[in-house]
Amino acid sequence: MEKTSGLPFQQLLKERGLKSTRQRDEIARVFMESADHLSVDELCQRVRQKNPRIGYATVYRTLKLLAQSGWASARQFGQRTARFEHRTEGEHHDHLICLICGKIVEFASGRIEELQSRIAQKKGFRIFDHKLELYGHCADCLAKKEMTGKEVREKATNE
Amino acid sequence: MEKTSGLPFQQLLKERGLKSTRQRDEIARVFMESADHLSVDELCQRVRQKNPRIGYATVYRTLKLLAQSGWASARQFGQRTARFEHRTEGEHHDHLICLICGKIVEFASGRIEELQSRIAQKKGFRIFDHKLELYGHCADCLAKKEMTGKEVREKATNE
DNA sequence: ATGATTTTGAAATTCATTTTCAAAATATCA
DNA sequence: TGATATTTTGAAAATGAATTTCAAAATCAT
Repeated sequence: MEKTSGLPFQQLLKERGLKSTRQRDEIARVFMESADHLSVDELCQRVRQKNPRIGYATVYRTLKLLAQSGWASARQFGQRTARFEHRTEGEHHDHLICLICGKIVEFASGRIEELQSRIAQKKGFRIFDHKLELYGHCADCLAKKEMTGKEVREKATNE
Repeated sequence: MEKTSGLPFQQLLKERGLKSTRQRDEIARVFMESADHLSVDELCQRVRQKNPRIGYATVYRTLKLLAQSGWASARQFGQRTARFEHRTEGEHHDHLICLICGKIVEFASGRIEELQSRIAQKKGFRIFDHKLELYGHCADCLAKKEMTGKEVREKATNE
């Protein structure tokens, strides 16, 4: 599963006068090949499978670079630790987050975005970005609740 | 400007077996009488105008209580520090945030919420809460940019 | 290769928030 | 009311995510 939007990471570095390094390339590659919504921890672990000596700081730094250059964007999802997702130019998606199992499902709605820009216009704002997050219980967890007949402990994600 | 939704704070404390104290009551009162979207710092400063010996920890603790009992809710707005807003039962509003001056404007859209629940249903989720944040530049800042003719430094809020 | 410049990793730092703990305040009950 | 058990407070310490520091290592242009 490969995403090819915009120019390659190495080229981007050159344009900014930054150096292409083993760790930068590796981190960027692993990030782009991973599923969406990784935490820094998760990304760091994956990267260390190839090169165990890569430090947290470098992962943070590279993620910041990726974010600045439009390849990644950081999200909070109600937790303290950030998660990073892939960004494809022009395209925007929002999220459904399950408060029980932590599952994150993406969706996109042109109609909602339309209403958003109408509201922004009415209030005199020019919008550059938005976040829409719906928090609740996913189908699987609802089914499990049904089976046990009792409430499952919420926010299992947060411990 | 007084908001009276739900039961009074003191009664709520009693129900939970918590004690009613000078500082708790004072913090809750000042919070409810303040404008929306205060940071903990701001609330603490206000509270200390009356009682300078109140500690940060107590403000945090009371704010958490208020949040748990439905009087307040915490928001992030893309910054590291949380802001707290009043919550009125059943009613939900969302936010426009100016990336230049930090202004926060509230809005509500039944039509967006309708579309949200339709999406949630399609994905099998049961939604309990949502966040919709529109980030951009407000009318005032757009006007200023126009006047100077050049881009104002962005994210002045974040330093 | 040389040398200027950038990047790295480990450890230290920051900063918001939470926790700890002894002293103070509050509620309960005799 | 007073004694006592319990909770709360505030200051300082702890936590935890993210950032910065800095000397050593890597990169790149020549």
